[in-house]
Amino acid sequence: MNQVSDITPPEETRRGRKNNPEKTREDILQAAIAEFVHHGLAGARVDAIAERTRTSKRMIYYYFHSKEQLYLQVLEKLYGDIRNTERNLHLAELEPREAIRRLVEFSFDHHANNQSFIRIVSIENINHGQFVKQSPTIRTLSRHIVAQLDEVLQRGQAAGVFRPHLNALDVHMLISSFCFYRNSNRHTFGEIFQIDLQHPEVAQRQKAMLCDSVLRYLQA
Amino acid sequence: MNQVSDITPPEETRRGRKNNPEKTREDILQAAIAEFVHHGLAGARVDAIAERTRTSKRMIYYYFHSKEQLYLQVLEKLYGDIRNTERNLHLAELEPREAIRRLVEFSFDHHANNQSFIRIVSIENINHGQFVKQSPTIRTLSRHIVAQLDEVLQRGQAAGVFRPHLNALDVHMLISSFCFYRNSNRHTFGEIFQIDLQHPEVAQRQKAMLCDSVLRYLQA
DNA sequence: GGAAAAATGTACTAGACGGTGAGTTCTTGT
DNA sequence: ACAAGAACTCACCGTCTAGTACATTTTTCC
Repeated sequence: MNQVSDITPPEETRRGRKNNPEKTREDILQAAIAEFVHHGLAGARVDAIAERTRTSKRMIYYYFHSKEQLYLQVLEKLYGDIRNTERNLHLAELEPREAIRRLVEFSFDHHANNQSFIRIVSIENINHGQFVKQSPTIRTLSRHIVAQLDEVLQRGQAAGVFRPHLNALDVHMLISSFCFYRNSNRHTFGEIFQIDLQHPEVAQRQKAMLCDSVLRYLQA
Repeated sequence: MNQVSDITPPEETRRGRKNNPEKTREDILQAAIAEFVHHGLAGARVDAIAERTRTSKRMIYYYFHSKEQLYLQVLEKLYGDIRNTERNLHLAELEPREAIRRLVEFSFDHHANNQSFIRIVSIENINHGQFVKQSPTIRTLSRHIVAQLDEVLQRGQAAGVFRPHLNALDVHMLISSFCFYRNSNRHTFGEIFQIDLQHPEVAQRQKAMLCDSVLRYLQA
């Protein structure tokens, strides 16, 4: 008998069409992430997204209806991915100062490892945040980490190691802003000051600085 | 006699054409700033820029040759404006800690008051900084403030009020990142955490926090 | 096995958009 | 006064781009 017709290769090289809605949808979404993250909303081209997929432009509209709705899905996906990994921090188990150190280092690395997230958030702000405003999902997703921080701050205050009158959201911003900016603005900053912010030595030095700066600020 | 024909309004309603190259060029540049800052490079429309001017699209190409070259002029203009106002800080005249406080507060307000600059820099980073790389002007313009900061840090170290081994560029980033982020990301941050970062009370509180955080970090 | 529905392919379109050709009016220098 | 060049107007073009009409194939469900 003919081996070839018996042992057909997984799926792809099979003759004729094979419907696979979930995979097609996911394929499009991943292609869209790449395109939007690289070019922004206005700069992204639906045709270019189509070329990044196994399927056609027609399918993009079949599943996502419009360029803008596709963008919204990309936004929600990237926000969701980021916020979910933030759940495994377990700050409550650590001594307050140790918890802060952990949070700062995590934030620093997390931002560095998620450039797509950084870029989509920048893009969204260029867009005046009009799409985050449309997404109730994103809003609820993001509160978690500030709640965790707040718990640590209160614990530290109760233990007398942190100063009173701290605002968790402000401290969150103090940490996030640095972690975000290093990545979001690395092209202009890097070019102007001729420095490679991705270089491990620079990153290590700046991470330590941020830790220090935050801990000293919180110090009673 | 007819009043209308005697007292002709300044220039605009005068009959016939009136050449005014500098004004036309400046008019276009201002319109371009508004459009690019609002919509980004890819999102900006040359026709929309033309509509914002007294003149026509043809004149945009007459003076600026292409959309991208116009964008580059906008970028250089906004960078130039910002960097020039940074020259009047006179940090060298102040006691080190006072100089830092002055620098932080200035940076904070300066960013808040120059949203166009914030946005064009964000846009440029979305663009992978490809236009800053083309502009030697911008590079040289931006070094000044870090040099000033460096002088203050050295003075503080010599006086024993600041800790050793400080990196001026890192400290500059610590300050700038917060000042920048509060504005660049205010749409997403504001929406997600339901806070108005422009509110004077919030701004005042965060400005004080940043001062404190930086000064405590520098403290010997 | 066959009808209905879901998924996909092909080819196309209307309008937007960056850019220009060619001619006219104004200004400057002599 | 007039030539030459700068500044400006008007109408236009080719291409790109989001989105779609319509036909076809695959899957589901009875």
